[in-house]
Amino acid sequence: MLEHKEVTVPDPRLHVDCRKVSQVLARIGDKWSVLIVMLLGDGPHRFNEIKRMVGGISQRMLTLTLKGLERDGLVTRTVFPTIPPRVDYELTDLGRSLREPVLGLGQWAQTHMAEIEEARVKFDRRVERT
Amino acid sequence: MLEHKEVTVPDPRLHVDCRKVSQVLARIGDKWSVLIVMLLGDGPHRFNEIKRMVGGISQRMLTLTLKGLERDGLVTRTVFPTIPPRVDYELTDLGRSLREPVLGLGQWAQTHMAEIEEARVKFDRRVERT
DNA sequence: CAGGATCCACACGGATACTG
DNA sequence: CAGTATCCGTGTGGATCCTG
Repeated sequence: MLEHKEVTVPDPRLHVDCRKVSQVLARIGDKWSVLIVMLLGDGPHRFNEIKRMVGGISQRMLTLTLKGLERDGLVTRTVFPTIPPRVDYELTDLGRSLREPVLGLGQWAQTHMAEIEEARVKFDRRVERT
Repeated sequence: MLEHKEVTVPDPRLHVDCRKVSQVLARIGDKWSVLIVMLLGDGPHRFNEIKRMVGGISQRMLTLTLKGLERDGLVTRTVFPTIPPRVDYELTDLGRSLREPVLGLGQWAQTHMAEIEEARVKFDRRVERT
């Protein structure tokens, strides 16, 4: 994983925080996890429901992502032994608690994404002139 | 227990937020970006300084990551035309503004990562019995 | 309906060698 | 010192077909 050499040790607390952030990003930083967690915020949903809500996700990735979230204790999976089968996915308390910091990121994105796009265009133009 | 709240069409604003979150994660959700942003929080640093601070990053990835951060307007790159060359990387205001929501994630990680690990172990044991 | 199984493309990222 | 260039393994994720 991330081994940190203790050369020029900055603020130790900051150091710890960095590693924690990296860890959590390694779990939820993939393409779909956070999106699904946010979409499940309003209550339980079925497999194909989520698939439609997300839009653009393959059922393979939805399966894998949901399994990962369940494994990490962020989501519960409830099977109704009916025909046809029905499976509900719902946030756990842990999963719900994640929504807040993620919304913080969302706020930031909402506010600053335009600046990023602008910086990008400028940068690309500058490089292009070379 | 599972009384089904009517299948609510998700709040459009929330939907927007989800997209925004996905967008921002697509930019900073990689392996190194956030780590570097956090480490640059205490002021400008040179290339190899950052390399040492991060620990375990190849110079290739450091170059690419810094270039990406610069492109997105999160970091400035200042070249001193000396011999040997010296290049300083520093957070922009935009980059600094990102630290807060990221720290929120860090707080969450600090608090809940143990639960995740625990859920993981339990899940793996349960699957193993199959 | 809710997946499992397969195949495959490509982006991500590590290792190494070289340069102004 | 601060990169570039190149090679290459791996993981991530899409597409497709199959099943209880």
